[in-house]
Amino acid sequence: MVIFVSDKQQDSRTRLLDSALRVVRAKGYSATRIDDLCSDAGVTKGSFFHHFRSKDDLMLSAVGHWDTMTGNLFAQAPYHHLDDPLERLLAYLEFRKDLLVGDLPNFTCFAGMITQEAYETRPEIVAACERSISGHAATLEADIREAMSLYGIQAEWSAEGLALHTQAVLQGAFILAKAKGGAAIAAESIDHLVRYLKLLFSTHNQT
Amino acid sequence: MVIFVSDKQQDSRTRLLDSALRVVRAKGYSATRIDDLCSDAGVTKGSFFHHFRSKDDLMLSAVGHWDTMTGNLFAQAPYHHLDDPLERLLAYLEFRKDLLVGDLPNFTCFAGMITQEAYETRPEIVAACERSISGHAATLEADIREAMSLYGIQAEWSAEGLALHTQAVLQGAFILAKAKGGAAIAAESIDHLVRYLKLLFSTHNQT
DNA sequence: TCTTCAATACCAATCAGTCGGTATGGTGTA
DNA sequence: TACACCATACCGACTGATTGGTATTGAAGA
Repeated sequence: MVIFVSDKQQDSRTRLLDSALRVVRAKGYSATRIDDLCSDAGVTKGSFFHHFRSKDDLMLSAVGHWDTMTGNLFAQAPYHHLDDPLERLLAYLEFRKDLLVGDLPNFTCFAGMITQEAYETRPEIVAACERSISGHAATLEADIREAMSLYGIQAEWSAEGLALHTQAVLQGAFILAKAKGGAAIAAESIDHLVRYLKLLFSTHNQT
Repeated sequence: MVIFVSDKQQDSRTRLLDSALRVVRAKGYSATRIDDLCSDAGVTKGSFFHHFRSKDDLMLSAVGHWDTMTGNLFAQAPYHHLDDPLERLLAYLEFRKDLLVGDLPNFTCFAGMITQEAYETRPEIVAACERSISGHAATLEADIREAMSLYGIQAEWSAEGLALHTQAVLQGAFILAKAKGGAAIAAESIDHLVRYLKLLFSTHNQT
């Protein structure tokens, strides 16, 4: 929230999109009411339907909003400066761990949550979530590929697959965190992922 | 579904619980209507409210139902016969891969889905899901502990933490599968997890 | 005056839950 | 055997609240 939400007093449209990220991550897609979004955004229903045709229309835009917000966040993150591509990847995961602060809905993934709920009923929205998740994974893929050639890894797994695996671990970590009611278990899962990557790229273990 | 659903012509109560597992995994918790469950179970609303006080009451029972169904499934699974505890663990994951068949809602985790959606609003139900997930993880913990001592692993990670990590990977794999619209990516994530465990327990890599 | 944005009252559909009543089968008793 | 009595299971029309969406009006800037 504190991270992903734009400045106060944005225009109504942006405030509604910000509210969608907040409220949906707390209550889920179906349970989120249009009135919830309006009151969270401090906006009336008339304004809502001026800017969006329907709830689903807003949600589709909200996925795009999520994508640009997170895109900016990771683009500005510190881990890109490192020289070694493996170090960049590991620093990315440290950065993900640093984001595990505040209440749980603060750091869980909007796209992942919606994918779960909307899978059967809103294919368009799920497709947008897929593009967001895969697009983010793609930003790791380059580093992974570079690390593979730098460390001379000839593997039966692909850079793309490993990048997606990191996202799977993160998504799963969020669920476990919700189940356990705390971020600690999520951090532990990320630690396991870091350990895996280190083992994978240690020169003794080329598979 | 084909796996987790009891025989036809059970009593109405059991049919409603089976329907809950099916319908919720397809449509999500909030989007599941009582009428959906009734028509899926071939039962009337009157019958529903004869057996359950409310929707939430049924859902709480459904988590217990899920727990016993999956408990039986894994108790009867073939991987327990192996002598080596690490082999048992790896065979468990192969078994999980074998379960990735049919439509996506067939093999996703009821408890994990509900945890996502109900986290803020139904603490009791989430607590039941947590017990189910952690209880399942606990069945792996013994094997992990045994493998640690057999392979002489002195680690900074715990058997419990690693067991929970396997569940996190599975949960995340399900989300990615829904995003990508197929089970393949989930299998790939499980492969990465298997590779991690092998590296972790290979005697060259004691951390 | 025309367009953009927003406020409020309102509508129709949906949905969780209620309620009065029925069907069936078991048990005790004469 | 026959009858009264009761409990469990079930039925489905109905209700009141919720909710997505609409219609109407107003206000401010260009």
